[in-house]
Amino acid sequence: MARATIKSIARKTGYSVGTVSNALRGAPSVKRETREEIQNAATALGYRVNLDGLKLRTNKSYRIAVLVGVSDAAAEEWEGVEFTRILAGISNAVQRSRYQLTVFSIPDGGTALQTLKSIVQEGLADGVIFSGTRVNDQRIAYLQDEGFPFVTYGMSDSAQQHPYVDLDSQTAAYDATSRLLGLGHRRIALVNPPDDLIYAQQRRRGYVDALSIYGADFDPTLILTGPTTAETGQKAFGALMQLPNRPSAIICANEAMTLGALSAAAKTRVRVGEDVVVISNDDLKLSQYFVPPPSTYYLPIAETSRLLGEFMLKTLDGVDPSETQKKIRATLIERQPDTPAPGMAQTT
Amino acid sequence: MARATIKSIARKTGYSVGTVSNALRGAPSVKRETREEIQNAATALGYRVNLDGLKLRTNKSYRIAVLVGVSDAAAEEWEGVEFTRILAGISNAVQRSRYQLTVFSIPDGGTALQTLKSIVQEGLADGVIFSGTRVNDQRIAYLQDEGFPFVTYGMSDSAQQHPYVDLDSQTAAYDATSRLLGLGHRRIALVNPPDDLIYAQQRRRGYVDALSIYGADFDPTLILTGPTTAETGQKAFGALMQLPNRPSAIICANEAMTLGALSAAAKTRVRVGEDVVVISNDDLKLSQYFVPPPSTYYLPIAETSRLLGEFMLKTLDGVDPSETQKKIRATLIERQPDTPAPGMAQTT
DNA sequence: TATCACCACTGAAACGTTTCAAATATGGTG
DNA sequence: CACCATATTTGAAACGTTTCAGTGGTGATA
Repeated sequence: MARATIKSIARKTGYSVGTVSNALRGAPSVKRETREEIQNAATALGYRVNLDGLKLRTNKSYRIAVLVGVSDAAAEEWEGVEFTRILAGISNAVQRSRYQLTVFSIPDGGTALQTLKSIVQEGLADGVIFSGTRVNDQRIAYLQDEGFPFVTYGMSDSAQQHPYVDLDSQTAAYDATSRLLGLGHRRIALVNPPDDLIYAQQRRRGYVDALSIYGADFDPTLILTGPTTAETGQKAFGALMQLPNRPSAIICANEAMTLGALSAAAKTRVRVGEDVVVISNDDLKLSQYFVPPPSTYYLPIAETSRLLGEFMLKTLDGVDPSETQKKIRATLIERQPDTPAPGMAQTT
Repeated sequence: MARATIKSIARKTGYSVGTVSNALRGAPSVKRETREEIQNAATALGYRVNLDGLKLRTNKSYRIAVLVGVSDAAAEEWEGVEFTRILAGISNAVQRSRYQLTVFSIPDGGTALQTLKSIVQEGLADGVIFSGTRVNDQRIAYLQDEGFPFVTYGMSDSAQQHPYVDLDSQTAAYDATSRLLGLGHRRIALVNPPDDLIYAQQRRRGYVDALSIYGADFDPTLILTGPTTAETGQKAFGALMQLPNRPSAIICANEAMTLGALSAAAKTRVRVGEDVVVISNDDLKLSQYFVPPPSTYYLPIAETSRLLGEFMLKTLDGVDPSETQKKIRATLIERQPDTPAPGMAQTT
């Protein structure tokens, strides 16, 4: 059974293709009764618009591109668990629209910029969603130049407004740091993503702000950076324990880093929760299974990713960027008392 | 600058659109010099075929669908880390072809079958890739009925051949079990995915085979099943430790389950590696950071996922299913001695 | 030189949609 | 009843591609 087309509906109802097309899209120029008659016929025949014809005619692709990078070099991009959930969230948000989600992987060694250029120039998609916003981000600059719709996961330092969804990393880092300071810690380490990522900057700022409010010393050697992977967490923990003046607490940026830190701890004589406290941001409900389970700040990833999809649709509808920006606040999940060992708090 | 089309190339070179089209596809009916002339002109103008026109004409979608399920109900589907890497692998394999990768998420509560039906009926894709093959899988039956191209991650029990890539789970389970038996364990637990998944069956078979070869008793209470999540691992560990006659070793199906089991252990007095040994299959290089790091069987996910994409392309080219089937062998990564505690091995 | 086979190319139709100028129907007014 | 304004519908073109029947040209054969 061939699929119903505008033409077959026209034949069936006796109207012309033009009228059918207009009726189907609810144009007011078509008389109400006619419109209803045609629409009934359409549903009876199980009509679904043929995207290819539509695209060809309108020069739109009805496709939303999602960038995914998984090469080692792009390890600071969305990873594993996070990416899957984000993708699912976007997909759910987009489900009812005409748009489809197409995944573009950034080839090993290639830069996202090349991929973006081909998407824009070849009309592979009508809009693009990506993550890992950087300081002075070329990708954002390019898309803004081209006037190509996009939504980022992570805000940017761009002068020009654009749609984004972001975890409020600055506040999250501020909260995490002040909590530890409030519990009595004075030497707190920050295991951070690479500095060129916007959210690394935000975390750093939140951390420094909290320290200064509590009048605690800022020691740059307590900030370590690297890709947001377990390996980074592992190495960072090792490095911190080599310090002549060890920190009593470590704040990791995400669960992977935390896992690495805990792993490193287990291989030494350092007892987590006693000699040193490890806490994490960006909880995705996985770190509750870590040994020992760290206190974390929960990232509501379902909401976040749904918004990503919704903002994309709104942007494609021409909605103003001021209505498609959202910072999401992380909430504390306490799994440990996280108080410092007696005698450690005073150490400066 | 408008994009180059067949028409603009025709105008430029003086040939007709038909000839240009044929030349571009390298048809032998076009004289070699003409063909080269046209192809040169095309590259000079930066011509890229317009997929929409192509699709409309050929009634192909040049799209490959990848199913992703992330609802709680579909937790046994590809999850987190694994899915992202698979997706990237497929994407890399498909990169050079005309095909694009489109992700379809299975709506919460909905069945994959509905999604598949709409893909097939509405021509949303030319082929589909999915995972989590089940006993008597409706999805496979449907696609075979329709003659719609597909590749599964995981083999099936279908009478009719079809393309797949699979980890050889039976051998992996067999290997894991015999290794433990060889080390002296006699009561070995299997934490397994839900029974309706094909690979759960395979694992069970490999496990039972190993037991019988070593003449060890098979005790059905030592097989626990559930979604391949940390939660399942956690609960399973708890349940096993309640048993009057505890196992001395536990084989988990994947890293998530292993994480859960280790987490449960840490909350009790049971010492992993001494009182009980925990090992895992389907290592993705994450479990090396677990506490303590378990011995595992490594799953070469990059190769696996690349094959998924390649097999899809071959299938679309009409290659016979016998050439697009592959079982991948897992290799042991030893991180622990995994010998049973003295006195435990004899227990029956 | 007429015939034939073959080669290289042309031209038009078709895929399903939207859009828009033109045609026709409807209803009201004088 | 003739006319006009408005409401509704029509018909054809256009988007970029492939496909296929057909055209014209070349060289070999009879």
